[in-house]
Amino acid sequence: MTRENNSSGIDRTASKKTYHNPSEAALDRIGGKWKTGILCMLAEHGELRNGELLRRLSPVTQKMLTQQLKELEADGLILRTVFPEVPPKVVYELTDKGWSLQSVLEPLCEWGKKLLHAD
Amino acid sequence: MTRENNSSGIDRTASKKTYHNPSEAALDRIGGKWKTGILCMLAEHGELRNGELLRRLSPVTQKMLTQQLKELEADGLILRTVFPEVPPKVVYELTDKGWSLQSVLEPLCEWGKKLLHAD
DNA sequence: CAGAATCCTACGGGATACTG
DNA sequence: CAGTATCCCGTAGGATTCTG
Repeated sequence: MTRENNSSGIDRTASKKTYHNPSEAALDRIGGKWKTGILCMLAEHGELRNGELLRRLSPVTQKMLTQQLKELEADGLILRTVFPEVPPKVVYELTDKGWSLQSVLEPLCEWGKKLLHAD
Repeated sequence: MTRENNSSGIDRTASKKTYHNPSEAALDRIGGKWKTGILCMLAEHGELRNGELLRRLSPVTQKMLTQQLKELEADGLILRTVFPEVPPKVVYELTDKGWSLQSVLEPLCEWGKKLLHAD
């Protein structure tokens, strides 16, 4: 089993974006189309494999899932663990930093529910 | 003075997007590049005019500001009030629905601050 | 003062096929 | 099983100019 700090190949610390508001920086991390879904699933079910996420987040595509997972990993929000087996096995789980996002995701979801309910 | 329910010309209620997560619906409302900034400014200072927002949110352009304001108004988050004077005067302020977003924006900003502080 | 009208481009996101 | 590798497209976002 191999646990790396960052196997995504993306260096988020090097990107020097200029944020005009703290919330922009936050949205930059969770703004991807499937990111909140991924984070919610991992918060709800703990460790999940690629295939499980693929099913639970249907109709997400493999490409998009992989891409969003990489970014979340690069931002230190999730941990990717590879089991050197055949066939391959990879699990994803929230890091402490990822868990700290619950304080943001919960209000966000609650507010979103009201929206969908209002129609 | 003219107060209209929706003078933006955008009908958000007609757009039938399919959200796979409540938070997606929420992000759809506040995800615009300058929206959180606008909402924060209005929450902090109350009524603000176009020019004031333009300055406080610099380097936002007039086009982007207008566009984001229209969408926020179409979503019922802000109220646009026109004073029929010469020269023209327009003020923007939060609606009740807009104020309800504070429960989302606050955690979002707090989390964002930690990010910017961590570097 | 507060915008409307154009034009343009980068990139987020998707469909499809291939691989260790 | 868990991904790459390509190709492709719509649109969010920006620069610039004009208007009541």
